[in-house]
Amino acid sequence: MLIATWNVNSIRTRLTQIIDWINQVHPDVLCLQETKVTDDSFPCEPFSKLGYFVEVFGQKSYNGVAIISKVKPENVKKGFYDCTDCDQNIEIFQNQKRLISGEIYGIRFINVYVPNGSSLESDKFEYKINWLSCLASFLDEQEKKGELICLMGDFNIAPSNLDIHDPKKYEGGIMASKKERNALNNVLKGRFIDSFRIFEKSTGHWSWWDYRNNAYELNKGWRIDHIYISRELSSKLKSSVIDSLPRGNLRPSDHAPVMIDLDLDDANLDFFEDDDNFLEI
DNA sequence: ATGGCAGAAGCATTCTGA
Repeated sequence: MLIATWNVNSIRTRLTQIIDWINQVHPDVLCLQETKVTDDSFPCEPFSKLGYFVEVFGQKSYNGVAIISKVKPENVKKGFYDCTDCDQNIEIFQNQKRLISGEIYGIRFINVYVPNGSSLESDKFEYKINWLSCLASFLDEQEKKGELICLMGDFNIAPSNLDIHDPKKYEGGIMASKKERNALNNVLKGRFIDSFRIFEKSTGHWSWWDYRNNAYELNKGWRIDHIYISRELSSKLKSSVIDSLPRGNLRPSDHAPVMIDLDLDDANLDFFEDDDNFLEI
């Protein structure tokens, strides 16, 4: 089962590229970030025509997340909820649409667009750290429910210096600071694995290249888009790849799709024997 | 130190991103 995440930087501008990519790859679940449209303006039809369900949580111009799935996600939730132990005021985070989750194949897929943070001195940086703190307590609650989790999206953090093309230049700065890495580790708490690092231990693998300075052609990138899975799912993980080719498209997103192949056994798929859970095409 | 490139809003230019 193919599970993918892609920051598309505007669903409307990238629509034909996304449809082309789906027709080539046929992902089972595709999580999108930076859709940049309100829910009533999201172009659902091109996806439903291909047999996909669409769940959206968007806003005008900025942010916005969506789940595209071959089977209908259950118990879809938008934004943070049940964060009882969170020391943050959750209300602050509700107007930026950065998180949507739903249950598919017995797994809760949590699609996140983590704030960029701008620079370490910025108010936006504090917002980023606080948002990650809230995400940590959100996951604590999910863990209490005993849910299997796939936490994926644009994290705007390079987990280690292996994930930066020029660590000497960028270490300690935005997306590569100790504060951000500590905040990310506090989210993961050792309960998730970075699916990409199960198979690939070396540097030189990027999911984002700046639009500026010919970064893609020079392969000067960062690995900031991630798929984290519950430890209990690690034995199901068959592969993990970054498809950098769409970054070479005309008018591309600055991010590439990241995907994994999960081999789910019959126990996980029992739910889908109920015909009501399939889309009529 | 700064800009560079791209998208949205909206019509000149600003805001945001990473």
